[in-house]
Amino acid sequence: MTATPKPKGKHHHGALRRALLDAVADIVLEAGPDAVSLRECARRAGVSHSAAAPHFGDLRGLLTSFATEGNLRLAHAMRDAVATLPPDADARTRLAATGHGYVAFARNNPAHFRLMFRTDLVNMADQALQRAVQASWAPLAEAMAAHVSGADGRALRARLALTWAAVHGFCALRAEGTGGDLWNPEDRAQEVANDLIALIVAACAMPGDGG
Amino acid sequence: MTATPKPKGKHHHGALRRALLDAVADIVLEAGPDAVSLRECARRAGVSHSAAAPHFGDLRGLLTSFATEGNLRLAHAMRDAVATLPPDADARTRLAATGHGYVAFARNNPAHFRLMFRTDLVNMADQALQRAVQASWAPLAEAMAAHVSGADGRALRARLALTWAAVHGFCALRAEGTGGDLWNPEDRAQEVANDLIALIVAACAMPGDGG
DNA sequence: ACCTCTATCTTTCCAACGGTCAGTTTTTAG
DNA sequence: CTAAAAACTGACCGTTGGAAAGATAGAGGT
Repeated sequence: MTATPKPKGKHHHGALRRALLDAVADIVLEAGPDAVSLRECARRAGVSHSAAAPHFGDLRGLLTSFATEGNLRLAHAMRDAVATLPPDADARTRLAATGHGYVAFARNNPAHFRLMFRTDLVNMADQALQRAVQASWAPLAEAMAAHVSGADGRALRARLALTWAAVHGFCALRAEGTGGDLWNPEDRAQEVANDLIALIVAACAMPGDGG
Repeated sequence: MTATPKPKGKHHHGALRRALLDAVADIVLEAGPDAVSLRECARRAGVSHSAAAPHFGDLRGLLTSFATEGNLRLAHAMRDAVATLPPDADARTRLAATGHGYVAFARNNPAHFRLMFRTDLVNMADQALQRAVQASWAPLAEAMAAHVSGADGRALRARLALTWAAVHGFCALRAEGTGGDLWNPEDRAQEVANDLIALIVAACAMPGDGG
């Protein structure tokens, strides 16, 4: 019953779990999320293709663990971004920093990002993944609530949706290579990200629902 | 659906091309984009799994044609949405209508939408697809340019990116089932979509870059 | 009428995939 | 030292995409 994934010297490998997760990332970067195969991961880790079963169950389990890791890193990146701010930073600055943390995560972890939202490859019912997803929502929701503390439920919902959708859409379109020259090359993407977040923060501070 | 517009009674089928594309849509709805297989499509169309080759080449070609169709429908949905406006509608209203057209397309063509942006399943180098993608960009770019005619290149770029990313991100998160209760159930999603677009339109009309 | 050419579709084959199972090896617990 | 548990291997099954070769229908020229 005790899963005990202790890093103690195991059979051959000792760190198969991590090796397989790293193989997933490599393959995603090289050939995209759909090219990830149990056999190729095992091949790169130097084990047989059945060796993943004790750790992850099936391929979906492996990718689910990978996605869970991604969500935790995302939450960490956003919290990190606000942690570097001076402690007396206002809510507006914190919200912007959270958005930048999101973008930074997507840029620094493209493989995780591309797999995290692939509900067709991942088991969303997994408990650990659900907890990680919750953890990745929290920073944005908190920063937004602080930024528009006076708003009612509907206005808050609209602003949360705008921020989340815009930041995620930007990262998704960018990660998938769509968008042509709008956010290419890299320095232009950074400029667009800055302006984008600034626009969002300003829009969220507007009074009404815009009607 | 099977109106068979071209009863050019060929070998057996006569409308294999359309039948296979419809099969793709069905499978995407039933089991997601990754469940689409050449063999299952052929099975549903009543032909052997190799019958698709003359029409689409390989699986990627079939999905690419499907994505092309989706982009054309998207462009049509956005142009349709502004066409229903009174001819003297202002730029702000036209931009909002374009956004609503995007959302409406995603809701009415969930299978196409889920596959269109899957660069790992689709051949983005395909000429017909590239033309269709260009066509799907045009309405948004035009409406935005008219709405912020005074802005410089950078400001225009930021607003285009915001609008595109937010609308796409909203549809993507929604299509993948992410987002929890933020845009569920359906009537709440419609409300959020309305507020979202209103916020975007208002944000794009703001003077500076938000600094 | 006939023949030929081309596009369409079928059949057959192959390598690779995920998953399961029985068995083997290593580690851990008692 | 022994027994149980976990990690891992090798073999097998059914399915997949793609290639190759053969079969069939229709179009066009003579």
